[in-house]
Amino acid sequence: MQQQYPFREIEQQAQQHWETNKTFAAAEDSSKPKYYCLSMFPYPSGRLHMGHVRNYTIGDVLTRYHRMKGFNVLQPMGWDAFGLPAENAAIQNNVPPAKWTDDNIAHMKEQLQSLGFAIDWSRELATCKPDYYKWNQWLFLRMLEKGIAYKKTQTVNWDPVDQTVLANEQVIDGRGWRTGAVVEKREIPGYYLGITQYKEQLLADLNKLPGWPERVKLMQANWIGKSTGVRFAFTHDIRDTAGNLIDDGKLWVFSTRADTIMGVTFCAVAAEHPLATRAAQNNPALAAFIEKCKQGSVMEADMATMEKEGMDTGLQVTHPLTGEPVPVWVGNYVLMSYGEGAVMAVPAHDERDFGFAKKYGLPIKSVIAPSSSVVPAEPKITIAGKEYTPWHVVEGRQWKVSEEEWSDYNTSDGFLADGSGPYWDRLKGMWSGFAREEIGNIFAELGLGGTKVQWRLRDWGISRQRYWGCPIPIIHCDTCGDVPVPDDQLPVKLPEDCVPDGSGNPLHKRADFINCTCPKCGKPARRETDTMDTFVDSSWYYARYASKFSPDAMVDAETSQWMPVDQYIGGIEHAILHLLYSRFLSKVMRDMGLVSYDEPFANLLTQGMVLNHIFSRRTDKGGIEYFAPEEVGLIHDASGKITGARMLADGQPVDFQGMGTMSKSKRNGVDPEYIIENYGADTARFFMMFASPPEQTLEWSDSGVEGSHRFLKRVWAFGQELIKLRNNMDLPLSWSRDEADDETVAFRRVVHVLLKQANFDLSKLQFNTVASATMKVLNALEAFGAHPVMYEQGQLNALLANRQRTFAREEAFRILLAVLSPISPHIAYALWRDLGYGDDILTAEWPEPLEEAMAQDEVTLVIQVNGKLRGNMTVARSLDKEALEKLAPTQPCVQKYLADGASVRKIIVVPNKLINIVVG
RNA sequence: GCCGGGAUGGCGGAAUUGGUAGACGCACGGGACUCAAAAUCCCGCGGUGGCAACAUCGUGCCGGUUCGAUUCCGGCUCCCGGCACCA
Repeated sequence: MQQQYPFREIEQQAQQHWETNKTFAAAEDSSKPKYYCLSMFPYPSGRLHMGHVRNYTIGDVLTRYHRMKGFNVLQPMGWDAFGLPAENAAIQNNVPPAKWTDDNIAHMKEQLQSLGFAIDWSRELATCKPDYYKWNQWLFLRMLEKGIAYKKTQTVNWDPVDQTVLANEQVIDGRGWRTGAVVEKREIPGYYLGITQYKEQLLADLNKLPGWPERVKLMQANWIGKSTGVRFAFTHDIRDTAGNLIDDGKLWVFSTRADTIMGVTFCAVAAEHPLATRAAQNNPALAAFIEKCKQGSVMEADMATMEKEGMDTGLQVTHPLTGEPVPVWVGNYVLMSYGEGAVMAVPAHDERDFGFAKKYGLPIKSVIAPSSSVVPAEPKITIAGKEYTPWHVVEGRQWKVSEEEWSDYNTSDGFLADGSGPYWDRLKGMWSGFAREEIGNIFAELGLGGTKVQWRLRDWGISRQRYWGCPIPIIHCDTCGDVPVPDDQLPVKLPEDCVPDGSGNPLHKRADFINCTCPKCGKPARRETDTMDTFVDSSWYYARYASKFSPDAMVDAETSQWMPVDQYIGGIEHAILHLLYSRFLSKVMRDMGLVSYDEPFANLLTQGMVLNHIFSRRTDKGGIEYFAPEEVGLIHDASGKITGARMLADGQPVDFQGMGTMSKSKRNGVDPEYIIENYGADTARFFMMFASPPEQTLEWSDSGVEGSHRFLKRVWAFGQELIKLRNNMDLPLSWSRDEADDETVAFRRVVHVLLKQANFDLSKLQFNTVASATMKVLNALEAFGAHPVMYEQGQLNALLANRQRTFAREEAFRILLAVLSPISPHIAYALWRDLGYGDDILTAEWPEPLEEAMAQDEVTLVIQVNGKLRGNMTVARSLDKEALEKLAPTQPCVQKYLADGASVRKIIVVPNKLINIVVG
């Protein structure tokens, strides 16, 4: 009868043992090196999803692995508990966000515990609790004192029907999600954090993060966006109605492509620009257009992809280098809040300007010649004291270029080929890069601007017109203005019994919250009702875990013992915002003397998304109806290829839409609880690690889960078999090569080589091949164990060989359990205990491969002829390169190719790998 | 639109970073066991040609570097993540 795999009992027992022994409580043991392993804390949405399971399994594998490697490990868990979904749930179910959030936390904590994660729950925190968010408020006040936090206007999405601010997520195709009204941009006051004050450090310190993925560092660097360009002014004589020059007669612009300045054919200004306002005063059509520009969301993606529109103001400015008049247009793609609120437009050398010019029939003037078309010439020229080889433009239309090479439009650097004005002599024929520098010099000389470093990064607006967040600790007094809440009145507690109804912030209706007295003058005053962006909460929680949750300090001395985080794990979707804000607040806290590290996360792993099949059908009304994968049966052809799908209930076909991220709306989510119930946590964890490398997307597969389960069943059965054998045989105490037969030596080599590879893969965080290594060990064990050497009475050698076989099998199984234990800890715990290897596998030492077991005196080399595989040969490992070069051409598989009088031209030897013979 | 990433059999993926393409698993096909089914076990499994040995093509597409390219370089296509108020 087949041995059952009682995963429910196994998992319960193991979890019981860990709880009773407080196995996961982080110790203050300073004799071991520390390892702080942190996974991004979850938003308590109600139920765990597979993304969580993946994230926390990765963290747990690293936690358990490092414990066994002898580290003092901290793995905490908490809740990113403020945010919009709680308010949406409140609107839907009429439950206060606080209650909804608390219930969700309770349930999700149970789910996490059922997965057997080695979490130190004594450090659990939730950002919606006053003892946590008090320190958000405290830090905000300190930043206010230092001028890092300040107030200014911000642009928000405004729903004109609901009279409320909308999150970007609540804007769908430019309309409010509940009202369907066209969204408008509106300016309202709000608090900002001056992240731009730290831009240089945030950029430079990326170099201090060798343990971060390159792609994340690149994205952050591009987000901060340091670029050099020229800021300069077009001059004009445009006056307001009172007769004063607007902006002192200067239209300022910034460009990273100042080398194209000779090709400017118009300027575009934002709808709110003073010149646009002036022009609209006696131009109703323009006024209407400016009004229209205010429609739409503030999202950058929307701004960048929307139809570019513009209108001529009728005004003209003067080109500062050529003296020619340049028309001024209003463009809906120019933003008042970015740069100068105005841009120079060069249709010939900028894609966006080109499209705009084509649309409105504006002139296109090519001034940059492609690099391939121009020949270099003497003499050298000097720019800013440095000598350069210039590239002179010759022949033809002033430059040597064929008609094919020349086009109306090219955006690459080249040579200045056309221009005019008093400065043209200094620029003519110059390479774009030098020209940008020289044009900066010219503007500096003219007093009209000059070279300027520009950053893309903007300050961080943290005011949210929402209820379920951390209150901003400010009091508005009619006499004293905006007054910070004194420290001894912190925390400003959020009332927890509000139920939002979708129409604005419910705090506005809470007189008990709003009404207060001014800390300065004592007169009646009003409390600020805006709350903080939830990114503030999540930008420092890692430091709070690492402290002892002192009621008197944001972080305490223990923080420095654990920080920085050794390994941070979370979704790639956080690559920019969350990680950048965390880095920023770390530096702010450092400068306040609260912490001593420059960077909070030493190593970062960004895990990929979890995907599943999407099935749908068009409804009669033209909509799309989604079906859960369990409601659908797949249709295969003879080769196993999926050719279609039909719904199990009615047998009718459904559309198979391929793979997509698990989501409620697509109905393709898989409930971790269901998997744990039916297959066990170990199976869920094993599949998660096995199916895909951590950084890549993971495709869910029911049969893949069953395959993982099947493997664990085999492990369990093998363990039971081993236990049974134990009862009839004394264990050999040590390995003796003299006693072992060749098969055993070969088997042992396979196991140790697999272990070596698994250890290497663990160091690379490539857990899928570690999981597969455990499978390979079991395969080898099963193949090896099936045919033991026959023991015949009186044959001592056979008896000894059998003892070595048993030793090798036990050794291999111990290695298997140890390597499996971080991934599927419960089954490893149970078998380790039952086989008498120790009390808890977590306290065992991590296995290392033995060189002596892997040693081999022969090696099989691949033979290639002209780079193509033609055969192989097994030779003594000691053979040197010269011997191999002599031996290889004599092999039959090579001789074949030398038959037609061809000769050996070259031999390439890759030690212990291959020999390539070049024949010609 | 901009920034970043990805693409390898029917499918998920592997290939120790320029050296045997397809490890391991899934699916599928064949067989054993069974009255039968499930479970389990064994065998096969990139395409084409061939009884076979073997030959040949093959890592999204086009081109390049190299004795040798999934890996490096140039140019594309499609998919995914982010774009500052989802978290």
